[in-house]
Order: sequence, then structure tokens, then C-alpha cells
Amino acid sequence: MSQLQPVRGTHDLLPDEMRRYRFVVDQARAAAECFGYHEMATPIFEFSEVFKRTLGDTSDIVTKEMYTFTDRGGETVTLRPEGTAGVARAFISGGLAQHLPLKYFYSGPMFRYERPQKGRLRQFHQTGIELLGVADPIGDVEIIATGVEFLRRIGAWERCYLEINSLGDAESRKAYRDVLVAYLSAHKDQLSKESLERLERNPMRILDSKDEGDRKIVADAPVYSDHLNEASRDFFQRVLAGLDALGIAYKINPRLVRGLDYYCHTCFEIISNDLGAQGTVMGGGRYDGLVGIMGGTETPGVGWASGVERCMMLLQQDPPARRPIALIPVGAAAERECLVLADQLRRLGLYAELGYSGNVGKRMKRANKLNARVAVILGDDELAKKVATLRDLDSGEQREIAMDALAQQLEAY
RNA sequence: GCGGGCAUAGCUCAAUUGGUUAGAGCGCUGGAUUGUGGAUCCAGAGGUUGCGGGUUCAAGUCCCGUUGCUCGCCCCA
Repeated sequence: MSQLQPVRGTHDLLPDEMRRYRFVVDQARAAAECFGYHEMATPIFEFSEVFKRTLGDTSDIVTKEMYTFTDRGGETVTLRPEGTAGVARAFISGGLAQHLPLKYFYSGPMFRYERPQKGRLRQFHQTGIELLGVADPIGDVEIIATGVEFLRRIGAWERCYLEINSLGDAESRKAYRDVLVAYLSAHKDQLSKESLERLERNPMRILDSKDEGDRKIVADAPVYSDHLNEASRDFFQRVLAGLDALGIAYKINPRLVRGLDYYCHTCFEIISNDLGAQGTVMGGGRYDGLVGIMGGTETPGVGWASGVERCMMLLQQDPPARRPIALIPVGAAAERECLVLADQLRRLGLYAELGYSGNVGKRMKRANKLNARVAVILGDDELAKKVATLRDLDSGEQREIAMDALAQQLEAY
């Protein structure tokens, strides 16, 4: 083992992995484009305020997971831990409110200082979409449909399930929060240590506790859906009706709560059982309050983010690598000829590999290792006749082709 | 941030109770084959046993520390 190791929780994407990475992101982008989402990118770091303000001072991300540093100008900046805050910031700083509704797709690295484990990295990648300016539940339905379509395309949807819940509007949320805190406070002595902390910071999280004692108390806790106001209840029903219409199966999980403060109404996760403790492949929801919190004019928003590495783990097979045409010269004259031929083929958009050294046998071996589809063998014999020997490496069939017709012939591969 | 497990060749793994020069398969390189790949055969290269310290006549093996990985908690993608 070398002494030179990558920073903890980061890893290299070598070509085999990069192919899988690209496949996932390409499918996400393609699916999103079918729904009218346009790709955009924001910087991978922002003023720390951007994340602090939007994620809430008490969230785990802000309290312990941010990569924050001071730059040479004395500014405090943070490597983005998620994508939505940056998009919202761009929306405000770009004065884009006049172009609503906006539909954005993004993908790129995110950074969280956490203890790495399977499916959890310090630098990981997300791809996501944001729909800004649509207050109607049809927006919630559409983004979920987009996510499902993406997962279908990578063959992962079959092994995932959708959990959904409503966080209600601000009014419902506040009302419920009061009732819940009152109930839990009455059972303070029985709560786990973690949950006692959560009681202060984020009491709704206690509903999702895995501690057995907590679960007993939670079982009898007031149920949120009973405390949703009329408008919130109606909103949720319309989202569910949309999913029904699209034939998207879901499981209502009343304990599903988002850690981030700006979510309201719909929140959902798409989860796989095949990934161990970190099974969430996609998470999202509605964040009507976010743009307002950041100082923009109130603008409704819905979106999701999906972990690229986690999606990669769900791929059943590796996306195929492109197969080259191998050019195999024999002799110095042919060498020159192949160099030119390769250039011609590449201008046609074909993938041509030039063996760099060795005799025919060695070059053939190398061509085979590259999984070449066909080999073009060019020697003095061929040059004299103005032909090339074309060998199909799958069938082993071999024939001579006139040089004039060669490029055209190869385009078929 | 907390708790458990693991670390031997590029990869997957051996190595008896602590005992000689740390082995095998795959992969890699070369050859059989200087105008024909895959299959086969032959040969070769490749190791500070993660790192540092300790115990011992003797450490891959035992002890301590450290780094990394891994599984779980927390939280999430």
C-alpha cells in the first residue's frame, strides 16, 4: 500500500467507475429533459451564510458537517453540502423571478464532513431537479414522476419503494409542533438521550427514532395527519391522487420527516433495501419558504436530490464501453498510412485505436484486450494493391476492402 | 461525534501452537508465434505483511498506538 492516500471519504473515479457514473447522470439528465428541465450549475462553494440561513442553525449539516474555511480575503465560505440552497441563491442573485416557472437540472459534487461508510462519502455526487414558481400539487407530482422515470431508466426503480408524507403548511406545522412537544415533555424521563436533544432542536425527528423506548412513547403520540389544516390535507390528497393517476406506488410514512427546515407539505424518499444502512437513493419535497428566508420574494419550490454513488450501487450491469476499430500496420510505410487513416476515421466520429508498437501478434492481442470490434491490417501487400485487410474480431472473418471504400465500410461498425 | 470487525502481491485469498527463504489462483510482462487476437503450454516480474513502537532467542501471527477500510448508531444522498 502506498503512503499516498486520498483524503478520507473521497475517492477516484477511474474509467470503469466513471462509465457507471456517467451512465447514471446521463440518464437523470435525459429523464429530466423529457419533463422540460434544463441543466444549470452553481459554484461548489458559497458564502457560509447561504447554507446556514437555509439549513437552519440546528441541523446536523450546519452544526457538524460543513466544510467551512476562510479564504485569503477573509470571507467565510463553505463547500456546498447540498444543491438546493445554491440554486435558490442563483435564482435570487440572477433576478430570475420574472421567468417563472423555472425548471432546473443539476449534478455535481457535494461535501459533508461525516464518518464514511457504505454509501456515505465526504465528497459525493448528487443529481437533482428544482421546480420553482409552481404552488400547485401538480408540481409535486411531476417532480416525483421525473425521479421515478430516472430510476426506471437505470433499472433501479424495481428495487426501490417510495415513501411519502406531508409536513403541512407553516400553520399546521406550528400547531402540531406545540401539541407534540407538550406530549413528549410529559414523558421526558423516558426519552433516550438523543431524543432529549431533539426535543429542543427538532422534535418531529423523535417520531423517527430507532430507540425502542422512544418508539413506545411515539406509538401513542398525537398523529400529525390529525393536525393538518384543511388546506394542507387537501394538498396532500391531490398529490396522492396524481401519483395514483400515474400508477406510481407509494407508502405513506407518517414518521417521515425532513431534517431541513425549509420543507413543507410534500416530503418523500425513495429507498432501496439493497444498500445497507444508507438506503435512501433520492430525497426531496416542497420548500415554499426557502426563497423568502434567503431574502427573495416568496416563491414556491419543489425538488429532489439523488445520490449518484448510491444509484451506481444499484446498477445490475456495467454500461458497455465503446468498442474501437484497431488499426494494425505492418512496416514503416503502413505505419504512416495508419496514422492518416486513424485521423480520417476519427473525423467521421469513429473510435480508432492505433497500436503503438510491436509486431502484428502483439498488436492483435492488444486490440483484443481493448475489445475492438474489428481490426484493419495494413502491410506492404495491401499498400501495393490499394486495399486493407479487414478482420471481424467477433466472427474471425477476414476480407480485403479497397482503400477507397474502407472508411465507408467501417462506419457500419 | 460514538461502538464493533478487518488490514498479507494490482485483485481474491493461503501461511499449523509464535519457528527456515511469506505461497496460490486470477491479472500483468515475455516466449512458443517478427503478417493474425481469444484457447493452451512455458518462463518471468511483482512484498518494508498499512504505518510506528513493544514483548520474545524468534512476530504476518501476541500487546499498545496510529492511519485507512468496513458494519452499525446519529443523520442523510
